[in-house]
Amino acid sequence: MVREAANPSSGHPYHHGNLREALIEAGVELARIGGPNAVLLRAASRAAGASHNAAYRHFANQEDLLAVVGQRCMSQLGLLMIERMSLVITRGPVRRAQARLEAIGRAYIDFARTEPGWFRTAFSAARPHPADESSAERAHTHVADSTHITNPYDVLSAQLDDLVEVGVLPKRRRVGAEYAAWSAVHGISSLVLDGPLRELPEPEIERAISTVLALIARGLA
Amino acid sequence: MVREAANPSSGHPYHHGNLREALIEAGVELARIGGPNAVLLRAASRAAGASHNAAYRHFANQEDLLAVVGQRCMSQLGLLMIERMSLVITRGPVRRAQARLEAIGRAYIDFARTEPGWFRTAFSAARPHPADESSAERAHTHVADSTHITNPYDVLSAQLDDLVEVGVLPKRRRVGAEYAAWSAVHGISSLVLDGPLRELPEPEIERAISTVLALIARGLA
DNA sequence: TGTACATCAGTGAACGCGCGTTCACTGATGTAC
DNA sequence: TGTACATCAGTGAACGCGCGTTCACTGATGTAC
Repeated sequence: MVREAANPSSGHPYHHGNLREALIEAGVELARIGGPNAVLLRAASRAAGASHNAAYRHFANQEDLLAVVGQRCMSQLGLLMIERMSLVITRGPVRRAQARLEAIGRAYIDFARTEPGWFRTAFSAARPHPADESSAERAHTHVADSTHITNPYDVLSAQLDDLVEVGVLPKRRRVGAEYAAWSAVHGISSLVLDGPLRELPEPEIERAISTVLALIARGLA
Repeated sequence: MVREAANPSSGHPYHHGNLREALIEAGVELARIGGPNAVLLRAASRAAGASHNAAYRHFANQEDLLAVVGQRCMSQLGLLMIERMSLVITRGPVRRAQARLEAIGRAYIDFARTEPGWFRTAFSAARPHPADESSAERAHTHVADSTHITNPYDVLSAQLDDLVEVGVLPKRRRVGAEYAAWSAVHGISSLVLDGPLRELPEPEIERAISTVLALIARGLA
């Protein structure tokens, strides 16, 4: 899919090669710094080195770009959750499953705090899943599939299944457990970021986080 | 403080009388419909029937107005919590205290769902408490104190104290209990509004809400 | 009680900005023959 | 292997919009005398 420049002598070729992906990546960077309000067609085009209306070849409008960028941000969150979870090597299946759930929760909160722009953008898109077509498109080329979307929900869900399997979470409580766990973790993240907890000194914030994670653990067991 | 028009014959007098309050109220209405991004100086001035830069007599800039409007939105939330709580007349101090906590939680979630613009605005202000001075100012006039700010945190806090008093919530768990309860309720609200739960059918959303409230009750007891 | 004057809440015009979006156009690509 | 042509990804200029903010100004108010 990546086309080579036909005229490599000039600064850049007339055809970008993969402008859609470049626009998305520029949008992700804009989101990182300025949140959803910063994901603008003109700004993204500028950053991608294209004229501002070339973007209309790839996105219907600004909202469309934002939706895809938001999806990528969500995926970033999912990736961090997976990474942190897989770092947990606690011995014993029960304790490991518990530790992994906590690691997932902490990853979520850390993501919100270290990447507030991404976090806000992930939860800002008016419409959620316009299904990034280029993902399927790329699947049968040999390009690394950088557009695969990792869904945080799936990561949490799998871990809760694990908790049932090792006998920590009673089967009858499995239904809806995602909502409860996710809500608590999402809530503390938002409140620390944009709510009244923002002003608290760091140790107190840390204590609030621990309290919430303990509530989840106790509530599920 | 409310000045009478010196020239009541013309449509409106040169001096508005209470433009600051009118601008805030216009801002609150804009927030209700369009969220924080809709709270604009020009739009608020227009709605208040004043020229767009009269606003600069009362607010340093747009962010300043938004901060005050956000505070009012937060207060609306607090008021609904109080109202719903006081409607609970369950018999028996223990069961009543529990029912009231749940009523507060449901009020919070209902507020987010029925007034999403206000909810988002309440949690959007970059700076939180620029202390609406007019509140103190009005205290010694005989005007109804419409500018008093009801803090949701205080409402929740008082109810948790009540739970300790009746013996439901162990004293050692009282510290930080606000964070846990608030996070869970705020989280489910946000997720239903802007997150992946938005797409769920109503009965499933209702079940998710119940699950979260049950988690809180179980986690605190 | 009357008057000069400081104060300040308003006005209207203007500037500059950056955006989304549309238009007519052009350069490069790939394919049918 | 060469060539005409359809396709389509890009370009640059332009339009219209609404915003925040500043400027010089004016009308009303209240107070010192």
